[in-house]
Parts: sequence; structure tokens; C-alpha cells
Amino acid sequence: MRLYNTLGREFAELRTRDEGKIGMYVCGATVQSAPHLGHGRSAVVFDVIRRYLEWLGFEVTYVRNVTDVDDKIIAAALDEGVSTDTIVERAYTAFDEAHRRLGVREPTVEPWATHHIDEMLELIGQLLDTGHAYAVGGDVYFSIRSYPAYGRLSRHDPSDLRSGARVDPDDRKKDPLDFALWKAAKPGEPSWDAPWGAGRPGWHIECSAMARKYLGVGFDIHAGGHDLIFPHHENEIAQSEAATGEPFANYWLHNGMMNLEGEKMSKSTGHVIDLLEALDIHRPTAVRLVYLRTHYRKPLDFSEGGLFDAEAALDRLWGFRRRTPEPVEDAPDEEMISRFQTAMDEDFDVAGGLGVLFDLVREGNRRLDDTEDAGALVAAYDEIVGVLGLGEETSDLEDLGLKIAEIAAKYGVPSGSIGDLLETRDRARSERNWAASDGIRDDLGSIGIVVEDAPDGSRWHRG
RNA sequence: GGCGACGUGGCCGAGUGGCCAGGCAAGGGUCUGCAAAACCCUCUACCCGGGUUCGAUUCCCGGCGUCGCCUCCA
Repeated sequence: MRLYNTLGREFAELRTRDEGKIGMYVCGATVQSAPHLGHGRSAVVFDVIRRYLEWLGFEVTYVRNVTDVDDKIIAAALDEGVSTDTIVERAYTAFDEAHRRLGVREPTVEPWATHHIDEMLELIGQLLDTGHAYAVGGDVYFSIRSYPAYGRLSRHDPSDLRSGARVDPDDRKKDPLDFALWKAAKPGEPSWDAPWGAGRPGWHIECSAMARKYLGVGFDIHAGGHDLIFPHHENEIAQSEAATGEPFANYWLHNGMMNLEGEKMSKSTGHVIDLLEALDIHRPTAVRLVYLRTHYRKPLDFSEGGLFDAEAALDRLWGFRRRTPEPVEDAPDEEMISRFQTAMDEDFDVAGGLGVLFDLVREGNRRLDDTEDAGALVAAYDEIVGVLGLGEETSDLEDLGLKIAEIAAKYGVPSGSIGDLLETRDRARSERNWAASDGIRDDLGSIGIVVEDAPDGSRWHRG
């Protein structure tokens, strides 16, 4: 398969370091505040990439870090008069909840920055020893002049950057572009002991240290948001490669930003939609589908309308699957699978893959309408939907139990189960008792259960 | 100023040098006690101007427009 490598800005055939295995590092959350829709996109998009690679047969080690020490966290704690732990815990819980509801699979490893201070100290030590870093009054900076390839990923020329008005010069730095590997401890801030003085790590060093620990040198895929290309990923590369003299990661994948009314969603500007709130209002899978309909590298403009659109599309998918009882024994339809793979093999063209899925659904529905066998198509559906994580959530009816019992009582159905209600309704229908049959359907409809009649019997699902 | 992305039918959104994306919405039809679903049909687009080509939405050049990064940010 081919993928687009930000490093070099070109499509490249995927060649793994170790045969059949893929090491993948995704820059996860800075657990500083509640996640917004943009965070969800990144999590979902790389979740699908990971699922697809596994579906191809690779053994994927998927590492997604948690940044639990940084300026913003400290600022938030100070602001609210609580500990940084409180901020971190609250935000992490929210991210975790959002991931779960979006169907994002758990990473193989989820390393926290503060649990890897030793690894960072070791890396910083190496950089100091080899002259790639220098300590000034408790701070340690990476010297970008010691790493000639600086700017290769983001295609920035250091001299252009230097002349940029936004770089704030600091007399203690040898070069205005040098960045902090270690920040000297300040009163009231979390800090750890280090040979060059107590302090806390800079932002970039954690990813270098943790990626090296869990994936080794020259691992396969490093991913994250487009906004991380510079400076975060550029700096990761510089410090990692300066320390080891070896390539850091082979393929760099970056997801496009999420826009709101044409403008980038951003925590810092408050121009955001809270992810958990969105998931309360809409079916999580519909939110997931919104993320997946646009190619992962493109900007995605969020709109309420798009979400309703996705809900309708989902109904179409699920409506097909509901027509066939659960497990299917057949082998998946080869043509559909192969078309899906062809799309996905070209830089994860999920939108193209979805096109195949909808074609499959139309053909499957057609066959079922004509009472032909659709087993192979259903099996292919399950396979594709599994890769994309778009399966219908199995919903229990616990929350509706009381209401269902009420309706059952109203129609004299003793058990209070949906199945018995529908049986009673079937009897009413065969007796042409439309008042009762429509009444049951309407009453169930009013509590969110949709009843549909088909030639081979009635089906129900949550609306 | 530097680096970069994008501009497709009512909306969303893939993709391709010559032939079909797909979804949603809309209209018509089939089926049906009604409803819903499903199926069939219709709606056939590719920012503008040049160029290359037998042929360009797709390649090249120029322009216009939108957006992103260059500062913490998925």
C-alpha cells in the first residue's frame, strides 16, 4: 500500500522496519481541558488507519501518549486553585470517555509523560554529552545549529524562521530557534531532580523518549495533527536523530484540521465545540462517520447539517445489516473486499472505501428484495464496517424497560417485552385490527423504537 | 514576508487524461392495509485564462478565491 509521507511530501510504498510488524506513534492529548471535535477527528482517523493496517495482517504496536505536564496545565491549576493532578485527572477522564464513545480502540501502550522522566533525562544527558544541547542556569536547550537537517520536515529554512517577527529572542539561547529540553524549576510548579538542576521537561522531549522506549529507533509511522508539524515534530526529529545518529521515524502522517464556520477550531481561541457535548446530542457513530467521510489529510469544515446527513447515511447502512440475522457464515464477497482494499491502499482513501460500502449495500438490498442470497455481501459488510468501526452500537433497552412495560400493559401483553409486543401486533395485523397494530407501532415510536414491517416479518430498532 | 493545502452538481464529498464515485436532499415510479424501509428512474459537476494533447475536471503556466503553519494547539 502507499501512503503520503509529510517527510518529503510524497507518496511512498509502505515498507516496514520489521517484516509484518508496524510501530506507530500518535501524538495524543495534552490533558489540560475538555476535548473538542478536533481531538476526536485525530483519534478516529488514526484509529481507522491502525485498524486497517491490522486488517492487512500487520502486527501493530500502537502508542498514543498522554502529556500530563506542561505550561497550560500548570496555568489552569493555578487559575482554579487546585493541583495539577486535579486538572490532569479531569481532562484525562473526559478524553477517555470521548474515545470510548467514539469507538476508538485502546492503544497498545498509553505512556504518560510524567512516568517517563528517567527516559527523558537519559536522552537529554546524551544530547548534552554529544554537544547537541547546553545548560544555562538550570534550563537545557537543544542547539539547532548542531543539527544541519533542521527544518526538513516542515520545510522551513532556519534563517527565514529567525527573521520571523514571532520568534522571541532570549539572550541565554545561542540561537533564537533553540528550544527547551528542560525548564528549571519554579516555585509551586511540579519538578523533578536532574543532574543539571531540578525542573520539568520541555514539551517535545517526551515523545522522543517514549517513542524510543516503546518502538525503538527508526520505527515506522509517526502521526499527529497537521498543526504539530512545526515546531513539535520538527523538534522531535532533531533531538532524536541528533542523539542516536539514526533516523527517528520513517513515515509521518498528519491529519487535517477541523474548521468551524471556515475557521480552525482551537482551544486557545475558544472557537470550539465540546466533543462530549456533541456526543450527547448526536449518535457517536454519526460523529465518527463525519470524521471519516473526508480524507484524513484534508481540512474538515464542521456543520450541524453534515451530522444529520451522516445520521441518515448510517441508517442506510444499518438498515441493510438488520435485514439479515446476526452471524453470517459465508466468505466475504471478493469483489467488494478487493475494491475496498484498492481504495484504502491508496493513502487510506476511506471516502472511496465508503463508496464501495454503499455500493455493496445497494446490491445487497437488491438481492434481498429479490429473495436472492446476500450472505457474501453481508459478510463483506461486516468486514468493512469492522475496519471502519461503523457498526451499529448494540443498545440494551434497560433505560426503556419501564416505558415498554407500560405499553405492554396498555395492550394486555403480560411479559412486557418488545418481542411479545410485536407478536401481539402481528396477530392484530393478521386480524386486520389496524387500530391496535398501528397503536403499538406509534406508542413504541414515541419512545424511540422504530417498527418496520417486511414481507418476512417485523423488525424493530432504536431510532 | 516565508512554507503549504485546497477550489467538483442543491449540500457534503472521492476520484480519473477519453467511460460509473458515493452519501444526503429533491422529483417520479414499483412494492405495500397504512407507515417506514428497500429497489428502479431523473437531477450528469469539476473556479477563471492560457498551454501540452487526437482528447483535460484530471498534466503544465498564470490569475482569482478560501484556508492552514511560521507562537501553546489534534
